[in-house]
Amino acid sequence: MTDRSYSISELATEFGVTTRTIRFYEEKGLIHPRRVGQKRLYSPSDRVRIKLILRGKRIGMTLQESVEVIDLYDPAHNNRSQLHSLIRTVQEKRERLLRQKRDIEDMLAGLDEVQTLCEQGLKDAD
Amino acid sequence: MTDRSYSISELATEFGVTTRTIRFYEEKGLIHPRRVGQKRLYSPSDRVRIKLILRGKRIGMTLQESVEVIDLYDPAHNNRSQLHSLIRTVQEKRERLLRQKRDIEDMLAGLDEVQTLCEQGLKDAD
DNA sequence: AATTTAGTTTACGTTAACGTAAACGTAGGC
DNA sequence: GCCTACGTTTACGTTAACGTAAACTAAATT
Repeated sequence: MTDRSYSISELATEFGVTTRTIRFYEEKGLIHPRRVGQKRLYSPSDRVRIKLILRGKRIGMTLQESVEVIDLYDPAHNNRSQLHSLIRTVQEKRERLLRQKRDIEDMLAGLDEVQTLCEQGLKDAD
Repeated sequence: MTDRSYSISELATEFGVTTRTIRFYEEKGLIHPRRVGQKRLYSPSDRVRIKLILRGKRIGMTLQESVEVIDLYDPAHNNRSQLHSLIRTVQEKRERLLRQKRDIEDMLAGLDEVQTLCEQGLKDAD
């Protein structure tokens, strides 16, 4: 079963998006499924790509930013001349992610506080 | 100096946004600075509110979601009848944040991998 | 007095990321 | 032979979050 393929609606329901969304991603050049006749057929790697795009979205990346990160894995960049610029790019992405992580942790701490106050409030009312 | 106030451009440059952005937030009812004559004057708490809105934005929240979180701190909600629903809300926010945190950590791990490969590539070329 | 500097309102424009609808093709089941 | 499910293209619509420009005011500076 290594290398099955997926229909558009199969992926749509799996990821909780509409088929329109997936076609839109193709329209924007983010994915390139093959065709069988008229129909789109998605490979496992197409599927992962969509999954990663949606992961990016969840933390507020634009679609372009998402593929930018995904394509860092692309071996095409691995020519010596651009290795340094690639490293710099990685560093920039990392910094943004670290800041987001701090933001999230700060918010979580805030929520903890609120919850504690809530529970205290409930106890007081007993 | 406890309780100074801020002009719009002061806050704009501090937070790296335009004055338009700050006025827009007011237009949307997210902040309510006082007026001195025609001019807006921002209190320290107005300032914090903007800061928190922008923090929310950085992790992909909409403006509405940001204020929703911010207003969880508002003591107005602290009437016993709604404490349980408040706790549930807090729990939902927390779950989303935790997922985002996982997403970020996964991406960071990916970047680490890329970087290692890069450095390996540079070493090989020596 | 004239200009510069910061502020204001009003209003139309823009981009991303899809939603929604129309109009059509095709393969399988009754 | 027709319906149903799933797919397709084309195209206009929508929402959020501002950008941008015009036209004006008010204080401060030269």
